[in-house]
Amino acid sequence: MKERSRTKFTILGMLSHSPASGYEISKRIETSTNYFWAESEGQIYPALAQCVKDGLATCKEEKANKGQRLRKIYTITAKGQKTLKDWLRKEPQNTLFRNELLLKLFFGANINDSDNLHHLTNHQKKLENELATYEKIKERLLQQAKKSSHLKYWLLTLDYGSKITKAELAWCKESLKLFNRE
Amino acid sequence: MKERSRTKFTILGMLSHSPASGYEISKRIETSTNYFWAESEGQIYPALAQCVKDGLATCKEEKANKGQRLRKIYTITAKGQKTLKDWLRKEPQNTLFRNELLLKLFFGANINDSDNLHHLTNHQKKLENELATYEKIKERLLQQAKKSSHLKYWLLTLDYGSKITKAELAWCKESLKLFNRE
DNA sequence: GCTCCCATGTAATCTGTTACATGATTCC
DNA sequence: GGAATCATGTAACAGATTACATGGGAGC
Repeated sequence: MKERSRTKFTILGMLSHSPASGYEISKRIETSTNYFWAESEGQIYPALAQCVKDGLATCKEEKANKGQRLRKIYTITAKGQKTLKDWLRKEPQNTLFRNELLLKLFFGANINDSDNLHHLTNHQKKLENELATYEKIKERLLQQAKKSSHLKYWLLTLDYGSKITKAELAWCKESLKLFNRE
Repeated sequence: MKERSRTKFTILGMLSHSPASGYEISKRIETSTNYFWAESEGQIYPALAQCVKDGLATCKEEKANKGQRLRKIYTITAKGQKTLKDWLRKEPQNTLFRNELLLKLFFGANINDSDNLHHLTNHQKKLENELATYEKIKERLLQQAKKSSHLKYWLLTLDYGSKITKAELAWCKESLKLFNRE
């Protein structure tokens, strides 16, 4: 029943890279796992507090630089490391995949194909932008994290993103042909 | 704020194919849109009642065959058709995609690669089963729904499933190589 | 002074799952 | 008689988003 939320583990994972504030964790998620795992700030802050309560992380108020305001910097504890590892070893659960575009196309016979076509063209544009983003992130990673022990794993998930996006693009183009032919 | 749920539209969509009972809608979803759009019975029955209240569908108690128990058969109304069409024409929203496997791999440096490898091998098996299921559904569709005006749209979404699954499989195999090499 | 970004948090609300309750019919 | 499936629903709870509240510092 309880404890189905994986916010805690996402946080611990981010802290396993290096200590960070809630705000920074939120930004890291936005610029890394966001395309396959998103978390909102409304979840992160309470979960962080819970991690400290459970002894999975410690909190220290610090100033990043002189003259800057206080930030709460969280560090993962040994217990947190163990909790994270145990979870990582467990079989991943299938998770929600909900695609509204597909749902609309599934019922597409109810509207004009020009409308369906329109959805597809828009989607194609989005996909092209996504693909470009993945390329940029890859470049950034190869420069900034060249020696990180995490690089290999980051590239793996990034590669998933670009491979799947390319396949989606191929599907998109083929589907567009289908509608234009008629 | 409100009305972010798309259960209502999923139901209307299913009713646009043909009248059905709540139970049947649930089964249809399981055997068609489930891989990109799932709904649970706990949502379907209340949403159906709401549809009747809003005049989007009518309800009639019927016996499917002589001697069978009563079922509530729902039929979409003109207002329901319009509601559905309006929604179908609106720009699809990006929806939740959450992949726990990727999340675990992203933090994979924390555990042994044999564990990561294990996750990938399991995933590969699942994908192969999925692909086989898509093929079966496709065959079934081509036989049973040969003349349906919806066939084209069903095949479209099905094709998405198999194309994406194939791309995932390719990614899986490449990733496995990455881990085995070391 | 104003705006933007950094930073932390809470509350309201919505959405969705799970478990439970109930009972009929069909097939073995 | 018992199990499986058909069939309809409710209640409790878990999960997540959104909006709001608050305030400091940086740059214009």
